[in-house]
Amino acid sequence: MLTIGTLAKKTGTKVQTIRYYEQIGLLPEPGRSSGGQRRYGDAELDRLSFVRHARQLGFSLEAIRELLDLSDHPDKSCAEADAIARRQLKQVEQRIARLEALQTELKRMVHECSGGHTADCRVLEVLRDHSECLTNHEEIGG
Amino acid sequence: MLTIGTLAKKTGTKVQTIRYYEQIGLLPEPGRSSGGQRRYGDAELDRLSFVRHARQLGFSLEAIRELLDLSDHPDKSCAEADAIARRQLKQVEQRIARLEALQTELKRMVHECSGGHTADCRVLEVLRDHSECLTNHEEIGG
DNA sequence: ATACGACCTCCAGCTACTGTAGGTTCAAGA
DNA sequence: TCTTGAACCTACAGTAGCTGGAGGTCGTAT
Repeated sequence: MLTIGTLAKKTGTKVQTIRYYEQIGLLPEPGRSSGGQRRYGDAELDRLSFVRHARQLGFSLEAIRELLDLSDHPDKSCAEADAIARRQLKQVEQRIARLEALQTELKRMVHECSGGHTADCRVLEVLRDHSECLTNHEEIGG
Repeated sequence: MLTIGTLAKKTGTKVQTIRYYEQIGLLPEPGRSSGGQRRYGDAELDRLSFVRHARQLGFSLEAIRELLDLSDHPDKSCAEADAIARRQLKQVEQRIARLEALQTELKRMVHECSGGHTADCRVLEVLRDHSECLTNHEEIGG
């Protein structure tokens, strides 16, 4: 039986995060000690490891919820899990493309900056005038 | 004099977002009509365009605050603006690197999935067992 | 005069946690 | 057995950067 702190260490998760996952129903309510402290077994360790690993791969908690559900039903078709992973891959590819456009623009800004006063700083100039940009970077975020 | 709705359209910003920027002090409090509605001039249009453009390039609101301040003081050294842009570039490059690692892993997962039952789904299997991964993807997010 | 869209303020909610306050439990050492 | 101190508990607030809704007012065209 593991305490929450031990589980946290084993999975590289913060204690609060584990309680948060329980709260939103991603992890089941564990057993308790006589004094009311959470006690975990191996099943919970595996489940939390799964969650953490999926998070590291960028899956949203909602996606992870679906993946866990699939994982709990070995007879279901694999297609759904596959679709979720493909969706995630697509998102990652889109983000890479977007970030690469930003990278290009930022590099250009930085390289053109000659180091004088802000009055004629290229960085600020480009920010002031979008038409100086080569790429379309409409969507926000990144 | 522009209404907030017109300003929103011209800059591709939502009305609420403009009010939010005002609230956090990124945009100055504008003049008002006799009835209390916000009225904007060209200075505000320029400032909001600057903010939006910087957001599109992924700068945080805090970074934008600094950039605006620099932009407001033409005699200051350009070096600071340059440093902020370089910092941003570095962040973007790190994110790209991280996403590319995720991309590799996700591709592998998806390509190995043969389409049977979840019991032997490669996607789920890899998520269950981190040791199957080629890359280190410790940090969360993406 | 009235209708209707655009505006106003205030507040709640989103993702995925993280941190804090104030109190309790557990396990080891004296 | 008692004490100490770390680890635990609940509950709630805060983070970034918005977004949406409720309930009410303003502006302008007809």
